[in-house]
Amino acid sequence: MKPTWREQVFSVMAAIPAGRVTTYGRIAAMADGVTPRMVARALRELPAGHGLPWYRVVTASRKLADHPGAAEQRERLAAEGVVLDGRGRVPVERLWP
DNA sequence: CCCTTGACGATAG
DNA sequence: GCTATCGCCAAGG
Repeated sequence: MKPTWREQVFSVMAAIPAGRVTTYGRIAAMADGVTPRMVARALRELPAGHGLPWYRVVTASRKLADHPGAAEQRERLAAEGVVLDGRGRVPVERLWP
């Protein structure tokens, strides 16, 4: 059966390697019929105990999205060796295709 | 059913 | 670089 758009998003997200990040738009492009806004929505309403690497998702400009967990996201990324540069952006080499 | 709301993206100024 | 708009479309009121 056809996975729901949310399941597709989770599937792609779970495949992001540690120490790398990807964008809302790229996740949307990798899934079918999914828009960046839908990815944002899915992230905002993550089920408890999901175990997904939500913090590896950044905006198209490689900045952290404006949301309540941004501070925690920055810490989690740092713990994996992903440090934001002086302009608050993730280095290009860290992008996951 | 209509309207509003977004952890967004692309484009224009 | 920035802000302003518009396109997008599921979810909730």
